[in-house]
Amino acid sequence: MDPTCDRIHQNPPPVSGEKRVVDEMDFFAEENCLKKTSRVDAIKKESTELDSELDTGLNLHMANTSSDKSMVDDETLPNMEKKRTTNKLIVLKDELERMNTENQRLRDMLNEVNNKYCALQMHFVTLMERQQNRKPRTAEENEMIDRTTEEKKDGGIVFPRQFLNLGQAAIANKEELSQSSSEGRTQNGFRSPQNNVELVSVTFKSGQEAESPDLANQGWVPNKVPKFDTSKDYDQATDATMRKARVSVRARSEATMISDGCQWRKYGQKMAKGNPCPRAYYRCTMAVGCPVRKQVQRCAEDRTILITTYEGYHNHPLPPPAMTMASTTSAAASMLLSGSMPSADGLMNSNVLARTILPCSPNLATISASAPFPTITLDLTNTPNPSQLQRPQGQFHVPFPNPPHSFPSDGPQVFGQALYNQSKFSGLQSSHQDMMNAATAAIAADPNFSAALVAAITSIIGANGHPNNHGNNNSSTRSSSDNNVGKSNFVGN
DNA sequence: CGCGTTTGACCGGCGC
DNA sequence: GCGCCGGTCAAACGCG
Ligand SMILES: [Zn+2]
Repeated sequence: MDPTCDRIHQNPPPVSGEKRVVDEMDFFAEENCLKKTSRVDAIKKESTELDSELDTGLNLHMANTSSDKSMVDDETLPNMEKKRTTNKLIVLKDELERMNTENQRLRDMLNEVNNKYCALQMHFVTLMERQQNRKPRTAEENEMIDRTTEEKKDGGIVFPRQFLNLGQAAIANKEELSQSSSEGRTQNGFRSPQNNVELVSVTFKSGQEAESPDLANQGWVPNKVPKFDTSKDYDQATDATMRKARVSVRARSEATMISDGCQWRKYGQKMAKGNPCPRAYYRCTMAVGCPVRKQVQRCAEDRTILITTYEGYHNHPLPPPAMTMASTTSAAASMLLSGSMPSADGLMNSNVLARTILPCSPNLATISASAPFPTITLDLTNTPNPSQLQRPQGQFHVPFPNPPHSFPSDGPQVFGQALYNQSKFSGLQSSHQDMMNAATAAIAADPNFSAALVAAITSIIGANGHPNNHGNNNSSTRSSSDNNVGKSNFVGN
């Protein structure tokens, strides 16, 4: 839409669009050590510029070519010249096509890499968790842990289970994914051209909210049925701490909604008080009873920033990309959590560490202990977000090495779960802290991770990047949303 | 005609 | 108790 202030400031207008994207890529690319990746990256960049970047890249290129041509035409009209240019064009087209195929191939590769990465991360998280369990804890904590462990055995607990699913599914669905997302209608592709995720934040909602943490099995009961009734009530009550995790993703996107691989149905829209932009409410429709909901809202200051907040856990398997994201996110979350909830000490440590590492990784994870529920924020880019800057003191940052490729949309599932599980122990692990931090740092510092992810992002964004939004996006895509905004504003409040 | 979105109404929580 | 507010419901609407 309107030029984003940020962008403009940061980049020169003309090439801005493409430059911007490339810039981000470059950031990682520099760290990039993956043998093929580096090369791949270069190619990818090209292809991205050529085909994907909807308006920006593509148009720009086209514009250039055409302009060249026109110039020639104007000055010398000889047919030869014309032919030449035409040929050139054809050649370019061929090239473009080639790039596309190449891109496709690369995407496959990346998928693979991603899966591997995912697996690795799962492993990592598992290890961490194990480590954690080893720690001495209070009786209560022990109890919880025990329970958790048991549940794991049963497969009852979602956290571990999800990971398993992730792994399996990731592998199993890989092909499906790349080929056809058989999902019917409104499945969001995981392509969202201009979406660059910048940060993820998770919020725990305390209180007896509805979703049982176990979520997996429990369908979300719509209607006004008191959530309390349906819900968890039982035991879970013990850990009244958090029933619900919130993951919010800050993404730069001009689209009305980021695509995350899930199907969403809009069920409401309202004006938030401090924000001129409306907030849209969506519900996951991938599965019948899926309790996951999300809110999409644009940042007041910078409207190019889209804030998507996910709540609840999916009661169904996630599409590969989403899963990858989820695991990734969850890993980060677990890292955060491991050191988070705890005292300020932990916070401080993390903070320091984060700052130290910051230069290496543009991504940040933040936890804020603000009011009702603490918020964890994973900052994936170093973008100077006003909101971020404004952030109150009670937060700390941790570098988050994994830029989600499309969106952590489904993060809540794994992510949330992880948070939930770990949050139980909150307060104890100061020592883990170190370990966690170390691990985090290690990962963050490891260019391979970043590279792989960047590659993934690039491929996904680039390959599929076309303007139209899929599924739900449509709904919101319609300008109507804006209109509604106005109306609903008044009405709503 | 089915389905998803739109949008005003409704509801529960919260602060005054 | 009242009003604000975030969130959800559901009838109406529009699209394919
Ligand atoms: Zn779902």
